[in-house]
Amino acid sequence: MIAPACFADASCRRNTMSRYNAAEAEPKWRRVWDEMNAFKAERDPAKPKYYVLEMFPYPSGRIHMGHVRNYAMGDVIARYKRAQGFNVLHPMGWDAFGMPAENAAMERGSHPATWTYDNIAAMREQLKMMGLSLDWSREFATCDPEYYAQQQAMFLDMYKAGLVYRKSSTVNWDPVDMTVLANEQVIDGKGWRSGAPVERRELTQWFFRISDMAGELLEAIDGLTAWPEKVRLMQRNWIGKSRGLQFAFEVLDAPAGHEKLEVYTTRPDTLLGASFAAIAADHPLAGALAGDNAELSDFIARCRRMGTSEEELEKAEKIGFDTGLRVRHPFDPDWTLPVYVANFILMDYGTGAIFGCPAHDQRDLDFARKYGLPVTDVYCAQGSDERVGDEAYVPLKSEPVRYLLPLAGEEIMSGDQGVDAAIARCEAEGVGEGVINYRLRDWGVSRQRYWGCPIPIIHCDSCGPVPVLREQLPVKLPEDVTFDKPGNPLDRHPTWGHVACPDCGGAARRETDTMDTFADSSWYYARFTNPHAETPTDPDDVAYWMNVDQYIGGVEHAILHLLYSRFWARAMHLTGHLPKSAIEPFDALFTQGMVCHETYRASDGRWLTPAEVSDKDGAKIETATGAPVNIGPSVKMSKSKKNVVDPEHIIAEYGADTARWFMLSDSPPERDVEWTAAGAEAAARHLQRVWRLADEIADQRSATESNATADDTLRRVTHKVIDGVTQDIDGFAFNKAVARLYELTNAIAKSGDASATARREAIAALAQLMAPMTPHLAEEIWARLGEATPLVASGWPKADPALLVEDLIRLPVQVNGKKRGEIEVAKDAAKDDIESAALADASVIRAIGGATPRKVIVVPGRIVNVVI
RNA sequence: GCCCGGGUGGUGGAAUGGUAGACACGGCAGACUCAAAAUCUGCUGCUCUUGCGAGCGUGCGAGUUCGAGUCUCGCCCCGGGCACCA
Repeated sequence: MIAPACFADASCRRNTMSRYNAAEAEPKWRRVWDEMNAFKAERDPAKPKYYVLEMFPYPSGRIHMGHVRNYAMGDVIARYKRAQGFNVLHPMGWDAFGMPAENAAMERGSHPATWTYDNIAAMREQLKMMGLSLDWSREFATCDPEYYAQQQAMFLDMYKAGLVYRKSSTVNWDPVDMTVLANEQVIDGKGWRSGAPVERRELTQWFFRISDMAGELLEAIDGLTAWPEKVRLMQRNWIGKSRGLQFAFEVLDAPAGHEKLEVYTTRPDTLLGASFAAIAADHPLAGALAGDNAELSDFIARCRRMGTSEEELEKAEKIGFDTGLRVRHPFDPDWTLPVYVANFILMDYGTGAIFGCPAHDQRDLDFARKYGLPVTDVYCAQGSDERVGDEAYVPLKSEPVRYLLPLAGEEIMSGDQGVDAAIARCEAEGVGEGVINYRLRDWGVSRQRYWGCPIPIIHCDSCGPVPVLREQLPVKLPEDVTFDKPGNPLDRHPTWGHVACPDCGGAARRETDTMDTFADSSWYYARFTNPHAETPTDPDDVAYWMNVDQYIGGVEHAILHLLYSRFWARAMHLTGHLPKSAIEPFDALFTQGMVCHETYRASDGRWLTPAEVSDKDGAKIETATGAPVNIGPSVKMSKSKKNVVDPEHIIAEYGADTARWFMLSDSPPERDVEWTAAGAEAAARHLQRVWRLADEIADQRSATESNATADDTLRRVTHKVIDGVTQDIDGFAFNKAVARLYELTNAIAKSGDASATARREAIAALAQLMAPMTPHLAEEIWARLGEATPLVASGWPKADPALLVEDLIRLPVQVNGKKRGEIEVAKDAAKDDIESAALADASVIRAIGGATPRKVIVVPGRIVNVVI
């Protein structure tokens, strides 16, 4: 038989080009890793450990591109550290309690547990398709009784340690559905289902004493040097330390028990500019006055018809109600101020009462103008006599100003100095005292919902709240519940709540509040170190594995989740569940950006998914109708705008490696990334190109015409890329690492005249360097090169320092800061030699145009600047 | 409203105060092909110029510096968080 001519003809080899089949190779390598138990983490004191953790997902039902990005990044770190010889812990679990399961139960009658565990099963399969180097043997869900049993045990330990207490606080109340609403369920002040205006209602709820740790949590931020600066700053601002004065106004003709009105101010230096006092609608004094004042109780009711979120309170129009009551100014017995109830005073902050100085606070000024109150300037800018008009004068506290009405201190001083002087005088005269205050409030953990961790307390009419006995934990959620009625199913369950008091044995009722899901996610990182221990943690395991060396997640968790975790770790230490060394559980933090996509709308305004849209003649059309499509801006992928791409489809079409590679390319990890179909295709094409090169080189026996220069060039690139990628991964610059890997690929493609040895070294290094990002393809290449041991068990390449240094370097030459030429000099050339070489360059001479250089700046290895 | 980020070619982005645009996408041209796809090679910030080259250019406006995308001040626009979404 005559072979087709094509086989003999080199140019025809392209027609028989080898293709990498991801659909075949990816499951194969995942089986190999599974059989090797490659990612199972075991304690081994002989090896350095590395704990890498990505924020665990909420089991919504399907993974989305944000998950792909988050877990691709974590997997790069995990595989990279493993290659470097670390004993890596890289676990996965589920943040499985929360409202969506109850919503699903209401909408389609599924039980929250069924819905949740079904979702987990589906998402686990999807995550497995990504080829992540996870230790699945440690998997758990926070809704597993085994997990929340330990959370209840810790709650009781913390209760005993005085870290938990009950107090009254406000919730959003839907008066029609008779249920508590989350902030996101309040839309324009109305309940999302009923449409009824929400009310603020007082409930007795459970709280963690996080505010007692405010100072400690603030100071410890200084030690979190491997956290993003912006997160540290956001946490500092959230804790909000302030120094101020707390003092009491004397109330004239006060209702009984309210002879003194305690106020807190951070600007006691403006006390002589006070024009009114204001109290929160929830202030006890307001309640006392409302008793015999229908108008005032109406006003208070109006204030309570606002949502509970700070945003809503701040944005609302500032209104007040003159109580008719007056308070005496502490520094002038003849001077009295009116007392208002105002909607912008928070009962939770300070004492729930303030004095207003309109000249130096815009909110107070607006309020004063509205109610015709006096505006008295306390200070003005140095060298200016301008008085406050419609804009309050609010300079930085560090800026020196001229005091017109100083309470104490110099005429010219900064606000900070003025505050210090004012506090000193007030303390000396017994008017009040300087106090440190924090914005941070105690953490309210009570939720009036079913799908959460039950709070293990029993309420007894004679004994009060009593902890559930240890041996009776966990307090399990009852399974026979219905969601056909609004409100908490635990409240109306016929039997679950009725128990005997552990103390007196009398009839008592279970607590029906469950815990905020932030509690569940505040300690899961510690549980991963031994997920089936019969205590919350095992001392040996936490000692070995904690802390998390690298934590990765969305910046949307920058404040609450991370702050609560820092608190809970401290609380676990105080109750004996974590060593002192683990009170800051996350040594390093990385916050990744979101995944965005263009938005598409049909002419009638319908949102269209990218899958419903196709290209025609350079424009986008709706595939089903052929009608043109309006392209909107690229925004975070969301169901409401339908701009979502299903990772499962991408993986089915191109393979997991392509999805991972694309996610890591181009965009810096901390910034948003835009998913484009073109980008995904390009990523797939590149991976094929790498495979073809590997396939070709694997068969290359010797160089066709090897030459030393070609080898040297290729080897220099190879080692420079090894060095660069290593640094880039260490610095979380995956996009830069990818760019370097493209450079190495390009260099290999152009290295046809290099020896087989040099090309093999290069392609092997490329496989090793790509392994953290595209693990399946890297294994396939590694095997194609004839390596017997899987790549997952081989190490990380090392750059040869000798190949990283260049003897000759090119230096740009500027004339008056503009680049005019370039010279080539020895790496260690003397400054004088560089200067004369620069001045001898033809284009530099032309640019100087005969003028005499006034100065020549030589920055060795960087630049030359000739100043004329 | 308050706190925190971000803004660089047609696009995603790169750049210890030192050559702005690495790398990629897209586009253009060429090779291979009957043709197309795939692949390979080259070019590609904008304006002027046949060319050599010149001017302009990192959201806007000032400033510091021999030199600013980078530092300082003042604006504009976009995004995240605001305590019961997770």
